[in-house]
Amino acid sequence: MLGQDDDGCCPALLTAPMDEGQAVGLAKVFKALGDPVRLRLLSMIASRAGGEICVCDLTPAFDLSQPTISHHLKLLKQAGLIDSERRGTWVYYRLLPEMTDRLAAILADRPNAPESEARAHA
Amino acid sequence: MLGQDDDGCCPALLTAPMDEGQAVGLAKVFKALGDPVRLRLLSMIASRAGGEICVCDLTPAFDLSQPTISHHLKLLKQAGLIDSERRGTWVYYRLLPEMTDRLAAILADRPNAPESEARAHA
DNA sequence: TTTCTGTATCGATGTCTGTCTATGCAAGCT
DNA sequence: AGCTTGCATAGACAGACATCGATACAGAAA
Repeated sequence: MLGQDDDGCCPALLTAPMDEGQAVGLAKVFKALGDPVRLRLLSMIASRAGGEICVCDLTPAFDLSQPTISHHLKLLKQAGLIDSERRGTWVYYRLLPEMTDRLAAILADRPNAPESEARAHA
Repeated sequence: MLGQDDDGCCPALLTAPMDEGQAVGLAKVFKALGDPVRLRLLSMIASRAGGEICVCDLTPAFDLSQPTISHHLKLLKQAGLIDSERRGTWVYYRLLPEMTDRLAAILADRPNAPESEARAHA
């Protein structure tokens, strides 16, 4: 979905000029992250112990209507950042770490970057 | 600008619920990345040998007007992703790797992530 | 100074997006 | 069956955004 380069992994963002198609795919994911509400939703989902959280726990955390929250969750899901599963009455959302890992790799892979030690925490 | 946590480095996105202020700041940066044209501009700037590129080399690479390219460059600059310098007639843009490194660290730092080996390339 | 070229800003316009209310659907309960 | 609750979808609307042409500004050259 993001557009693959030769090694079948990730489109190069910072090390080589990106073509239109790759840019469109990658922009979709970043656009999904470009809203404070969706960022907080993703944060609540990812940080939840157990790896998943019920929509019923997400909705009351915001000063927004339930359909609005549902809409944002849909966009995050379409971006490949989260997935959902219905269990009985409730729907649970969980992080898809493959996507965030991929974005991290794309952003860390730049010319002259320290080899495998580009993480700012270190 | 992104909102700092206790260690003075990065807001936690995936390991702890993010507060409103942090989310607003971080969303601004991701929103800047959420457009195919800006992504390609950033890619051309970052991948350029020498670390910088003239606007005069960027503009003709797109099927867009010069003011539109200028506008996108402004947004990338306001997001802290690039910086510019005028030298004579021409203006040169360069990547600010601190910001992309920061985003990479934020996205790589998730619960149960393999220690310092979260890069998808490996 | 005048002119020319490269870049940024301004104002207008069409499209996209975040939000709402109203409604539909799914699942459990009585 | 009917009711109730949790979540998603549909349609509407205001504000934001990408794009354009026109114009202003900066620097070099004549």
